[in-house]
Amino acid sequence: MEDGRQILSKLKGKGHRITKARSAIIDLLLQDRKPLTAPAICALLSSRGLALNRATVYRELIFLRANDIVRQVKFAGKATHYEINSGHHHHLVCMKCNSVKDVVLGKHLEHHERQIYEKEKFKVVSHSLEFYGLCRNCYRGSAT
Amino acid sequence: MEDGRQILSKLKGKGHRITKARSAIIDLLLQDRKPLTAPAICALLSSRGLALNRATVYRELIFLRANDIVRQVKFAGKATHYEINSGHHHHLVCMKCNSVKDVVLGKHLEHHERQIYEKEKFKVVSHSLEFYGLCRNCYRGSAT
DNA sequence: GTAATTGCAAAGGTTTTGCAAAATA
DNA sequence: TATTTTGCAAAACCTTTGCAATTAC
Repeated sequence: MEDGRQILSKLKGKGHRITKARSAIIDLLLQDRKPLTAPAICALLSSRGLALNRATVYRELIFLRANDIVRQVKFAGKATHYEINSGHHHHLVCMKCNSVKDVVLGKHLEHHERQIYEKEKFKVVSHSLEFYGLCRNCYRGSAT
Repeated sequence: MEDGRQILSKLKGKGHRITKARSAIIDLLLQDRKPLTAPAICALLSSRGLALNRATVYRELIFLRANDIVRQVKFAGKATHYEINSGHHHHLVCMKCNSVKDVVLGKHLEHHERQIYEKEKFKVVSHSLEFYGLCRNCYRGSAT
């Protein structure tokens, strides 16, 4: 699930409509490839000439989440972030400049998830892992 | 940093005052040992006869965070949770009953953190890891 | 034409802020 | 007494909801 057209045809296949708002939000999330908040999505689209109502954006995000196109990420800030739901990964969040970079780790956590079930009888469905620290630029800046 | 008195004397040592609100919030977080939201803290304290203003609770949580007594946890819900900042651990969040249980994993993540610095030059300071799934009770309930 | 989607306005919930009053040391 | 802390009220945000108008199919 990488290309915008693929996503749209998947939705169409399920009987959903292709609207301007829908494809614009998907395109934006595919383009930037970084988690965005709903207010940020409104602002970005607006600056590109497509002024969507907040309610529309929120409803669309709920819709895309229900269809497994998008997933939520909770960072330190107050608003919830959303990103395209492709390839399992984690995040490197810079505490200084707030940039977010994806990182892919091995399968080590699956081992923990088995362990958790054996020890606690808690059945893990998913997990979220965020690393907070200083990105390449900010770390170099503060060290020098 | 386990006992309420220890925390209070640490604060006192740094020149901070011991107030009713401050010690009540610390006691509550130490007692329940599970992450609470600010509104929940207000409600719980209020039901125990200590009605604090919301603003006071929020300001106190900022203060306790600045002093490393408390840390934020972001879960799926809308409000931010807070917990006593003791012993590094992670969370098992039940998607059905919303219960939260602490879990302590090994040092495996430190290995990843080193790797992240070597590969990305991103200097990790902390991380947050939450597992979502079904707790012992809810899993048994749905399986039967 | 029918049903899904949108905009608007209003409301709900969380969190922050200014300022005067109260409490701590 | 000198600061810090608190309460109150108001506001700032983020997010959701109802309803009528619009749009996609």
